[in-house]
Amino acid sequence: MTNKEIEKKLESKNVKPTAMRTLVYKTLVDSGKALSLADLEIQFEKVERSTIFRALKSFEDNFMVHPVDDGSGSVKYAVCDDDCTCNIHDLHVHFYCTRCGRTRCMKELPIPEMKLPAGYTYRKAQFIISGVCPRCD
Amino acid sequence: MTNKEIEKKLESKNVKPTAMRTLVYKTLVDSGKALSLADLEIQFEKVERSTIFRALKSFEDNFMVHPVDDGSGSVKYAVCDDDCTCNIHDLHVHFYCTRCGRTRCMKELPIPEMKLPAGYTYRKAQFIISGVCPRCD
DNA sequence: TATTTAATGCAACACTGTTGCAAAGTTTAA
DNA sequence: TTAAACTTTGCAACAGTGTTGCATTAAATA
Repeated sequence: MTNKEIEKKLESKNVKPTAMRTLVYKTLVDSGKALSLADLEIQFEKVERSTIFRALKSFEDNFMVHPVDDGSGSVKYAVCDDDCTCNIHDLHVHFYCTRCGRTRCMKELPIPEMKLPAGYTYRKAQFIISGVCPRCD
Repeated sequence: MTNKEIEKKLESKNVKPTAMRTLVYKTLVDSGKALSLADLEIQFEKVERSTIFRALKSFEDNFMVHPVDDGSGSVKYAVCDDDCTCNIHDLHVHFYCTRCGRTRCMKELPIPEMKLPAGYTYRKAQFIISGVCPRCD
């Protein structure tokens, strides 16, 4: 994805495309997997944790990324599809590889809707499957 | 559950029933919900974090409790059923109430088995549904 | 260009999870 | 029953994560 495309994407989501935001978002897209704040920090050594943190938050607030808590100890962020509104119907299973620590969106596996007992309201869901991924097996 | 029963339970799982362990396990059982290390610390002000931590670990290692990462920032522990081996077939959905922060085992909702793409190995899974529980609605 | 607004970097902080080590307690074996 | 061996507990410290207030810099607007 080119920088121009990234910038357009950010603008279309009402996020001003600053240099840092463009860079962070591009990194997420190009990596093809979910990245944590720490992962990103390592890639941009000169950039402040808080700056990356706030970039991620602005993406999250504007439905550009979704947080994935895969149990690794730090939340990872995965880019949303274009039409994602991060609600129940957009949710998919995430796979966490316990060998390499990579987290992948399993877009082909939507989270099944569950019939909750009376009185419970469904707002969001996380479905993480852990195991070993093909490249580690 | 009486102390005697707790002690027997611990022994049957090869965990020596010290005073602390009995207390911690009893608290988990009596609460009827999943508790975090911090939750337990509050209840036993005089007891060291690390002691409770290690008690929980020994329960976990011996399949007496299962950890639930509900996204609240701290892992909670829920007591297992007698016959639980904490493998895929014992897993159930957990419900996290975003109002009161309570986490409940939904034993009536087993985690559906998902057909993973070729090459992926299924080891364990977490399925957390967040929303509002009946007492908060 | 001057002024207002937004983004960044810095520093600090609370909290969670975790460990090494010493003290206290318990078990075992002589 | 006493000493030796082992286990559990408390204490202190630490790293990592997430988060915020504030000053500085950069960008947008009038």
